[in-house]
Amino acid sequence: MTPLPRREALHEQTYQALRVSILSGELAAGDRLIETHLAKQLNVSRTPVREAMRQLQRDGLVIADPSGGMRVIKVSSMDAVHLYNCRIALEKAAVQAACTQASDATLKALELTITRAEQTAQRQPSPLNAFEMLNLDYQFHRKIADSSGNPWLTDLLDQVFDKMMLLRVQTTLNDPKVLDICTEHHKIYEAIQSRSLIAATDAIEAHLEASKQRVVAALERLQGG
Amino acid sequence: MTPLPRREALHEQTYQALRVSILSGELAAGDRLIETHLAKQLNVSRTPVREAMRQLQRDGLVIADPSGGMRVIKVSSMDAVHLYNCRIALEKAAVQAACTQASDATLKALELTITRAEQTAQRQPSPLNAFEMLNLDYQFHRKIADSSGNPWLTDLLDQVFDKMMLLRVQTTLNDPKVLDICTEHHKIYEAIQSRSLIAATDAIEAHLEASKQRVVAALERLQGG
DNA sequence: ACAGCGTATACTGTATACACTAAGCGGACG
DNA sequence: CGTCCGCTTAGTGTATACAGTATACGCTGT
Repeated sequence: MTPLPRREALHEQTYQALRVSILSGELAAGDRLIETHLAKQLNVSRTPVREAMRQLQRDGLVIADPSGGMRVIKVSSMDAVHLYNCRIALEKAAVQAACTQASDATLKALELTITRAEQTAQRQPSPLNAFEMLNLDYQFHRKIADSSGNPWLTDLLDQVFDKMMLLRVQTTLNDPKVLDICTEHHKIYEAIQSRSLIAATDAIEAHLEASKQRVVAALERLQGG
Repeated sequence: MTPLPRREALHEQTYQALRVSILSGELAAGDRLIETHLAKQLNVSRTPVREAMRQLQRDGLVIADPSGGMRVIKVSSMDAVHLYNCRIALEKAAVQAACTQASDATLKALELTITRAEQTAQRQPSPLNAFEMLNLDYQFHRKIADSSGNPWLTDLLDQVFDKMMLLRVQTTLNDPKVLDICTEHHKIYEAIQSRSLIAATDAIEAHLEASKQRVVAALERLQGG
């Protein structure tokens, strides 16, 4: 008998709910989070809300303003650069590990996300498809991290991804060159498949640098406009 | 008038107290953390304790065991390898940034920690001096991270450092080759000072790889004995 | 009309009470 | 003598009450 999956604790559900609200942009950057209101909205008491907030705070998705209130963080284009630099450092390590560790199953899975992305790219541009692309992109990178077999690495990268998601929310419908991304992903995939550390490192660095440029450009355009 | 530093919130004090207890080994790996007891010991109610625990949990210093209790994490020698790999990835990025960003003041400060470490190394070996060396080592690496001017990078590294500290606690009195460390630090320092990206990257990688070997060896010796 | 104070209000911070669950213990029955 | 059941206990999860604090608003005096 598999032990019943006792319904998750309220504070955990609350944490998840707030997290997706923030990452999806429903709670926008700079918004104040008021325990009392959130508790009422989610129909729980303040206690689990507070616990969730502390976690979000540690995640860096939320910060305490001087007078004790909590607000969703804002990420500037300068932050974007810094975040990308962290991501580059970590993902280089990830692909290198992936080159030696990746199983055939992993490679298959990586290939699949690329194929699916290519298919999506063919389709009519739409918000839904844009979101799907974003998601496939994320999965591709996430799978590489996973295949490193280094849980701490995955964990650190996830934190960076969360903040990147916030960036994406700000530059919504940033409409990147989706085909470029597919090509770049393909290069990375092939390098991993052929177990070539150097090629893989170069490919991921090129991909992320290009991505950084795209995002920073989009952000500055936004700030200017 | 400087605004009064309103005494910190209890949940924050609690968090700090628990954190240092864990990092210092007073609360050992695998120990159960019982809210009621901690609350009594610290003379606060369970509420701030719970908030502190959630933060520690997100920090990865504490995990929920299947039956709802919280325990201090354990780090194995395999974890040590993974953690070092993360650290290497991040610190490479840090020194590279430091090479272009480090101010004269920073360089002076770096030099100072090395000098002080050398002095400490001369002194009679003792637990106190060993601790001092550990601390100086930490400060050296921390200052490099700081000088990158990338707050996210510093933040990620801090998380890794926390877990490394846990490792150190397990291998107490690991008595590393203190002079080796000083030499290695000096190489790193000089590379940064001469703004040589490649030399700096190589130096930090060599240093951390050597450190990884030392720690892993110490851990395996412990497990064997 | 406006500066400055006092008060009402809207939160956060902390303690505590209550409900629920799991794990240990003892006793009764096989 | 062993085993299984039920109780007791210890601890977590959640709600709520109460205290402290900052902010906004109106009031009063000039």
